Amino acid sequence: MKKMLEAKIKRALTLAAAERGLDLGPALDRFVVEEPRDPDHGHLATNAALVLAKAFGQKPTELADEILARLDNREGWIEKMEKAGPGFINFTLGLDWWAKALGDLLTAGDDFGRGEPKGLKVMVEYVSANPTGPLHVGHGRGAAIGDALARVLDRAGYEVVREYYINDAGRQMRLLGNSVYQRARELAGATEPFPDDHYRGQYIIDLAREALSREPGLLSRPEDEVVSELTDFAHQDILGGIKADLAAFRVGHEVWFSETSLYRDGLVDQALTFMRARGYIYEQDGALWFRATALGDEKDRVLIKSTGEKTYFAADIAYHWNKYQRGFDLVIDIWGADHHGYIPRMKAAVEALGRRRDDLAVILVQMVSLVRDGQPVSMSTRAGEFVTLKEVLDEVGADAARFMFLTRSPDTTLEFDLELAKAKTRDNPVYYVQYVGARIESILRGNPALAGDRPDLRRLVQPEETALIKHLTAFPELIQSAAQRWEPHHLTAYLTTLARLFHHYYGQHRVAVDDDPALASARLALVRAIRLVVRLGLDLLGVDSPNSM
RNA sequence: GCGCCCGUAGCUCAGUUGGAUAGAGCGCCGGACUACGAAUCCGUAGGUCAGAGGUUCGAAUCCUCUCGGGCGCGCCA
Repeated sequence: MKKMLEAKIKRALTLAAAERGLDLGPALDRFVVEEPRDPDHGHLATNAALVLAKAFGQKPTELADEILARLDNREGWIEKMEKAGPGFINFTLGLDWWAKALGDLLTAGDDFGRGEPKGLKVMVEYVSANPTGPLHVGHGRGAAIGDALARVLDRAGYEVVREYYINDAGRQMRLLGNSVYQRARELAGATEPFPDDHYRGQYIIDLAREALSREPGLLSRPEDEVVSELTDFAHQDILGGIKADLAAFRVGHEVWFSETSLYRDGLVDQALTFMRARGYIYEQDGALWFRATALGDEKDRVLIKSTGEKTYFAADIAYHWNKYQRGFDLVIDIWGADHHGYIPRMKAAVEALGRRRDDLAVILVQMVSLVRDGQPVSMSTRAGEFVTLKEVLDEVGADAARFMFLTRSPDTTLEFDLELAKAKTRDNPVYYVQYVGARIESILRGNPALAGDRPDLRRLVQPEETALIKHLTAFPELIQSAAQRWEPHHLTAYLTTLARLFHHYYGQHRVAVDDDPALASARLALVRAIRLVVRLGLDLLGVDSPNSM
């Protein structure tokens, strides 16, 4: 909606500039169209006069008249234009405009808000938790953000692949197997202390118990052999649990990428060879180093230890090398905030691989703290214990959890209130938004005869109706903006506002007015549009939009 | 010590590609169902945008410094 206005204003600006022999150039992109605070003064405003003033070195107020004179209004879409404030022009849009906007929305239907294909391939890699333990709430937040971002990007017109990187190689896997082995020995009566650096969670003991029950004589076989088997057993069991948790959370990955496969397929060596050819590799102290300082990192990084073992970082470089080889124009990684120190070296690596550093975007997700009725919930009662994602899902459900995780910017720590997430009141934004859908469905069920008409949308003259249409028609812009900024959380704010506008409208006006079928018909069309956008919006968040609650 | 994130109403937070008088919800108080779902709505009150400088026509937004909170700084993964 703003685009059309912008185009018209840019024409007027260009005209004014041309008569002065000026090229506005980039200045043309400076002006913004926005919503005035006070709706009485118009529906949209622009600072076009300010832009002109800057270009011409004149006072904004003197130029507002000039712009107004150059705007053509032959189609009658503007009801009123007036100068306001320091160089602003307010536009009040007429009924024709709103009726057409709403009509277009209803015509588009399920395709409303779908962006033109951009011809760009984007990978979103998220969760990627080590298969050494169950997912916890922090992973849940990353999962919700990554999944919603992927949905938004897809809707905005990007080609999206969602991927999970399984860290199934190296020391931690051996530690996992050893942890289970040690617990099995304890269960069999051994008394030596459990090593500090091993995984201590209850799930390790459960795994040990299960392994012993399957094969009581397990510990009589050679240790190496048993640890290796237990590693595999634990890994598969835990990974299966992670997949089950994500499925319950309605989070899906098209690709599960194994770190081990990088070694098996020789990708680590390939990537290192490539970097060596570009001069970013050297040897020192018996180790192989990446000259990361040449590309902005604070220190050089080891790729192959003096023991001959490759580092996690080396594998990660190979993984990203592989991502780009698969043709992705942009790779978005979603990490926990405690990994922020890893960004400079990863960006450096991307450059060393011959890509621009902006071809990798990293979204850091800050911590989640759980509270219940405002009181903190202990996250680590004992070493190795934490609140798992599954526990949260079992208590509050996937809808509430997803929505709550997406109410805040990833940049800020999130306080997740379990009681609030379960509350069936206005306090809980999930129910508040879902209730809109249920209420409208109820109205539609009660008035099937009027719902199918082709109504005269110009009958929607109430300010509450205009406000709703305005908000509804901003949906496509919101999707584009959320996709470009990689910030899906704006959807929750948008939907909450939409819900507030609807509930307010509902309190002020009867939709199915008894004595005016034409008006009732128009209003039913409006609430159908609201229903549609609520469903589309919640779908982008991965949240259900039930017809009754 | 160095780096990243955060600091906005009593509480939880929107708002950062610089734009008009900084917005919601909760909480407090008072109202509204013999009309479409009261899981809702309506009405008041609440602010030196942590602080101080700077950039400019204009700053919550950009820059510098200070204070406070969180998280990092391995030949770990």
